[in-house]
Amino acid sequence: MTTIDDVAKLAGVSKSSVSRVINGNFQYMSEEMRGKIEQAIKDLDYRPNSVAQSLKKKETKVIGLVVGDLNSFWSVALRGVQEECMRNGYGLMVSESAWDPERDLANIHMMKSKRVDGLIVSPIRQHKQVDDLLNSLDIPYIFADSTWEEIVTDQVVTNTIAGAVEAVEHLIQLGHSRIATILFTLENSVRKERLEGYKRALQKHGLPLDETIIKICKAGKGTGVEAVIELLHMPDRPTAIFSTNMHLTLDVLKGVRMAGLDVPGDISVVGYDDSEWAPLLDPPLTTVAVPAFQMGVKAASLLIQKLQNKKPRKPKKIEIMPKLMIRHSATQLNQSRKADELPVVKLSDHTLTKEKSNENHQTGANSRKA
Amino acid sequence: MTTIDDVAKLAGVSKSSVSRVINGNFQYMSEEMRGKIEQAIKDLDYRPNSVAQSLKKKETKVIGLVVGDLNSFWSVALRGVQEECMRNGYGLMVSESAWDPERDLANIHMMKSKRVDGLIVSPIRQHKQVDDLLNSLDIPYIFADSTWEEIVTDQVVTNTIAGAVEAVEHLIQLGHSRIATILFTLENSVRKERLEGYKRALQKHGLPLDETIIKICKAGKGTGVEAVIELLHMPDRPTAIFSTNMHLTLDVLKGVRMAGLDVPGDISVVGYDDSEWAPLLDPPLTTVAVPAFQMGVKAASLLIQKLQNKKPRKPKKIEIMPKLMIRHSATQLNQSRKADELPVVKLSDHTLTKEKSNENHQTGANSRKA
DNA sequence: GTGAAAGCGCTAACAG
DNA sequence: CTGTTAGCGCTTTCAC
Repeated sequence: MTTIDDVAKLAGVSKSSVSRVINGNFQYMSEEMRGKIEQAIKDLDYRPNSVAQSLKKKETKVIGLVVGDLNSFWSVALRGVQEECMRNGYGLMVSESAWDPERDLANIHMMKSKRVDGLIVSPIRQHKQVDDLLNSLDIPYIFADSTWEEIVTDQVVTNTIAGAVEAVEHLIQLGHSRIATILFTLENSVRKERLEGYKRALQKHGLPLDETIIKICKAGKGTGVEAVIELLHMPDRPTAIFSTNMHLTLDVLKGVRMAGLDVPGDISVVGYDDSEWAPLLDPPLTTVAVPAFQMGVKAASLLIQKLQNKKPRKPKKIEIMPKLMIRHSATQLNQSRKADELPVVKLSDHTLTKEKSNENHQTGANSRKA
Repeated sequence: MTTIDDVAKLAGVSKSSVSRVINGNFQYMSEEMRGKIEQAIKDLDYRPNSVAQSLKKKETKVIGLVVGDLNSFWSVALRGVQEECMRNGYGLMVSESAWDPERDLANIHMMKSKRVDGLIVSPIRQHKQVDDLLNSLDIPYIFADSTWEEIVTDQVVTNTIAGAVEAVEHLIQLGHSRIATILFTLENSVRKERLEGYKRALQKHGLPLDETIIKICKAGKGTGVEAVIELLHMPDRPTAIFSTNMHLTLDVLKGVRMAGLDVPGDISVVGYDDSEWAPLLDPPLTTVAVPAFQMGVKAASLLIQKLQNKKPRKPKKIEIMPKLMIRHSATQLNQSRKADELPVVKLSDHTLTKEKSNENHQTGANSRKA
């Protein structure tokens, strides 16, 4: 592998001079020498060994990403991180902790030992040891899409409440006033915030809050279907549903169909979370998209900015706004229909099919070249 | 940042000895010295600077992944790669080329300059310069999930044909003999192979090949819906459909519904590609899963094995077998129903809804903590 | 303007 | 068994 000495030899100069042109320090260099060196570099197709550079300069030009769960959200965010890193001449090291704080620790140590210049972390949940380690680190780091208490460093998060408000307001603007919502049990802040957004939107528009049309189900197959069917059997049936995640949304669509009703004809649906498939559903889903890619870009650029400003500023918190993707599952409330009798809910006999599939085989989405 | 000298000083020994314990070379070391050193290391919480180690040892313990398109398939595969790297003490650098061969080149150069020990590459299409660069590289590399001609290095691929055969055979075993298939235009080998598998399965079971029930549609919204409806209007309507990708499968489901028929009651459907949502569809989709995670693991372990065997073996090609996920969209052909008149296809008036949504906003799937 | 020399933190002969 | 020494490939004073 060709080294700086080879270049120096070929060009007939010292390696200091070669180093100067590599690093763009030719303010006081003769045109001639610069030309010779550049030629030699080209001839040898020389590329500096960045390990040696790093050792000397004490910076690696590599950013580390330590994420608790490399799920579909982070997979997309990762692309944003990577793109921004590349744009700025940084490499990206990736590690996943698979929900295990021990592995968070191990990964952070690994990143430190590899001397990454900065760290983007997104642990799955707060953990004292991880916290301590991070604080004892002499490497700049930021949090991304995480929800810890008392974070003392920069972070980028998405404004979940705003996304929920936007979803519900969209329904309100379409003329709906009796809007149900459906959630998984409120075990984490994201879920709570989606409910909070729902409430705020209603309040903002002077709509009453009716606890009977807030359905909270256990996470699991088909629980959403049951909830929807209950909703559809209510005497004063809601005309719209705000479904707070993709899993539930698919249940909602299924439940409505089982009841012999139509989305959006009989009931409008707005979901939360977007995916490649959302536009292909029947009907194409109106849903809140969390801009994962953009979040990744922001996280990387925030960190890089931090790496370049030596003087510490006060921790910054960047909020990414979700975006409502308006497709076809929510429409203007049909006034005439409202006056009429509501369509009758008819339940077929195969009502609540039980699922019993064996999904313990790790594969994953696959949209490749096909 | 604490160095090996600090440890040596604290333990009152030379740094060579410290280096020995770091590297586990204490065959000829007194227990006492070893103890002292290990204590000092613990006291200082010393971790070797792997940049310095790399410079000296000429190996970085980092693997580079250069992928053309970090889509949902690779996102999952990435997790497999990362996991296997971690298990073996390797770090992982990731870069994406976003369909641009120029960026493949740049990324490979970057990886080389960072001195990764080995490379997993998956360029989007064959490209002479990339090929040359790879061959001129003095870094071991393997191909993963790529389909180049004349590859002279190890590779891991999925057996697409076998997956398609399995899907169609499943239908045959359920008693179906008139099985249609639906594909996007045969622009790449993956698509061709899925068709090939379909043909082979029919042939193997002595079933006739009827070109009229092989529907090839342009990629795009709703093209699959039209194709299915044509299929359903045929006098000798097929009793099952092998749909060759997720996009088409959603169209198929929609088309059948629009025709007033039921999956799987009136027609069985087997798809290709699995996703988080496939089990949640209505009905839960029987489909071929490409084990992306497993592929990532295999790729990494193949490469690592290669890194550790210095003596070159002849290039190896590992095939990953797709797995049929049996859920509820394909069932036993109902003999009695077959004897009856086929259910009538009724088309509602909102037949082929035109899509006109604005999907140019990059977001992505999001299944996070909600 | 340019080169010589020191050294980043570590490993690996080679002595002792 | 343990320490001394010579680099790995590069950057960066500091002389010339």
